[in-house]
Amino acid sequence: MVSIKDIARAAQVSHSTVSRALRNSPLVNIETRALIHKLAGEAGYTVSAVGRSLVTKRTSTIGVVVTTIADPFAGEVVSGIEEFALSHDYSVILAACHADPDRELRAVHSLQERRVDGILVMASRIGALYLPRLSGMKVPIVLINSHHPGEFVYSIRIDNVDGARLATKHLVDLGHRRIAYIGDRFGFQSDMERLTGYREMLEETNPGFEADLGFEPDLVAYGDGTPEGGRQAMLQLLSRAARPTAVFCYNDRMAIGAMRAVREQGLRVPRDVSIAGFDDLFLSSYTDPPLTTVRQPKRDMGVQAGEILLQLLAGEKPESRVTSGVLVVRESTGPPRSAASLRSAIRSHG
Amino acid sequence: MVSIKDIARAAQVSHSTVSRALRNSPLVNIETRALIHKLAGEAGYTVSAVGRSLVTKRTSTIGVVVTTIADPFAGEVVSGIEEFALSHDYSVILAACHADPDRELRAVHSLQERRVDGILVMASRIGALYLPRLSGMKVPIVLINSHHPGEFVYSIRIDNVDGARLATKHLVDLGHRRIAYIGDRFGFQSDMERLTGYREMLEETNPGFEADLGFEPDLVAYGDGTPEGGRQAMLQLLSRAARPTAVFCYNDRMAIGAMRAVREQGLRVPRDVSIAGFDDLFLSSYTDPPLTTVRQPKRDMGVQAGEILLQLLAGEKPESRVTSGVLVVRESTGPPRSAASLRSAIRSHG
DNA sequence: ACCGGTATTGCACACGTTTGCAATCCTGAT
DNA sequence: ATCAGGATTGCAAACGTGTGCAATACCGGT
Repeated sequence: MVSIKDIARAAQVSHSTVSRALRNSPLVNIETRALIHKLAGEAGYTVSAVGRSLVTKRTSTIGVVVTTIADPFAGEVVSGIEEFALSHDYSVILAACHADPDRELRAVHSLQERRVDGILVMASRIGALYLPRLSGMKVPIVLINSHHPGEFVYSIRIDNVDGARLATKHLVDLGHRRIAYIGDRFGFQSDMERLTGYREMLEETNPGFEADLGFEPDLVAYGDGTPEGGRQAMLQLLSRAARPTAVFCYNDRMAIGAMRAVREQGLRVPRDVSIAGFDDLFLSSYTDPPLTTVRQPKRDMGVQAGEILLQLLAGEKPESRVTSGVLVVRESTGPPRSAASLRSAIRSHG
Repeated sequence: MVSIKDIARAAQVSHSTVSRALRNSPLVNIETRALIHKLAGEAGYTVSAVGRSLVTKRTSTIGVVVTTIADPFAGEVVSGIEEFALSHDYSVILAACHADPDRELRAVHSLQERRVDGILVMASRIGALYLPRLSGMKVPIVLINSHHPGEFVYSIRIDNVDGARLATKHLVDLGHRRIAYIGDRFGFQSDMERLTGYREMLEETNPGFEADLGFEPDLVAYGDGTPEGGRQAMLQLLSRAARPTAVFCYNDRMAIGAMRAVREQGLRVPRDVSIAGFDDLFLSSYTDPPLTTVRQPKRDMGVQAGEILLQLLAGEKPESRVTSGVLVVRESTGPPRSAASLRSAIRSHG
């Protein structure tokens, strides 16, 4: 592998001069600089980041911790991170922890050894095991929609309460009285917040707890975040005495499973049950019917996380940021049928 | 940042001994080794990969070039890569090229500077610009389902011809006579191969080119790989005089768009038109109806790509590998209606 | 001729680690 | 007592790069 010294020999100068020339330092004569660039080009020389890092004590590298990159949500956020990184001459080192304590430890340890300049964490669950290791590292850490905002100072997250209110209000405005929530049973902070927004909106709309509107524990079911989990939760809701006419789901994946459950019961979306999700995944606009959901600015959140990290690296004290979701109304939500027609529809199917 | 020398000072030994002790070399006394481990633990020492890389000339790092990590297919493959990497003490550096020549160049250049030990490329289109740069690098490169197998020796890919035959045969066996293909207009090698498999199967089934079965250029349409592209292509096919009763799509994303187009025309899947895809994305089993498709072993392909790379790094000469897709029959395909009933269905809608 | 100043270059060290080689110490056998 | 040999340790070089400082050369002004 050709190094700076080989170029120096070829150009009959010291390696210091080569180093300076390649970084376009004004300290070096314009002609020698040109010569060195020419020789370096011919020799196919590329500066070694490892040599450089050793002296500069910076690797221009950021670690991204993610539960799994196969999650389409994570993919889009990381895509934003990567875009930001590339445009600022940083590289992204991926570390998937798979919610597995052993892998978490190994992944973070590896980032530590590689001396990343900073870390972005998007794992919804930050394991108790590697949390101390993370905070023990001397590098800045920015959390993205994560669970432990208290432990770490800097984060970017979506306003879950507001987003949930948006979705719930939409369902209320359509005329629904019995609106259910399918949450994530792992009890992430984000789930708590979305539940809060859902609950707030219901209670505000109906301060006196009139019949058929207001928060009812019976109208909350839990899945595991996957379509199958959403399906199971929806089946539960449908089997209860007073079924909901609309459901707000913690995320799009469960909403998709919920739609399937509705179909399996011979009912139709949104005619019999309206369904709204959260996230707006790439494929959510291609479900049948297309899914009403709260869009998270995923790429942008990745970019903003990068910006916060950069400020941190520059020694500034950035504010944590909160972005807002926007309600995307598609065709999975609509006005409720009257109770009578719903009953007859069920009878004709059963 | 605490270095090996700090530990050496604390342990009253030379830094060489510390280095050896930490790597559990038998050359160092068992007690001093224990002492050093203890001190290192207390000091929160982690070896610096950059210092090490400088002398070992290996970074234990592999670069992954991908069009965009937001693509769910890429996400799953990268997930497999990451898993493999972690279990072999490698780290993954992500480089997204976004099919943009400028970014391609910058991304690959960055991998070069970082001295990755090897590169995995999964961009369906390898830009002419950075191709030479790639091959100019002295590191082993493994292609995943990529376009230029000729340029690079090592690759892992799916047997597209076979997979397409599987899907097409399934449709033929169901009784379809007019089977269309929606391809990718960018003309990737994989598209050519899937078209070939589709065509082969049709011609084998009907060597004499009888009416309504066999390859017909009229039954091929092209999209851009996205759902919207698939939708457009499907609309084209539906507007032709003799419509297909079944469609095999280049990928699941276009198949999803095609299903939407069918619905938009007031037709039903699979009653009026059967649709099959390719890839088996995570969400493909949750479309309505669930999509029949050819599953690619995505994670496994990532793992296998890693294995090939590792063999290369060990100086071996691995074989390129070809994996097989498996047909996953779901509910988007079924026997065709008779031509008569199809016509009446269309009349009643139009 | 001398001086101050600027432009250009090289020297030498530093960064953190690995490793070949030499040095030292100790043990047991002769 | 001597020696062979093993166990343990340190020395020193090397990896590729950046940079403070000194050195040199040159220029213009007096």
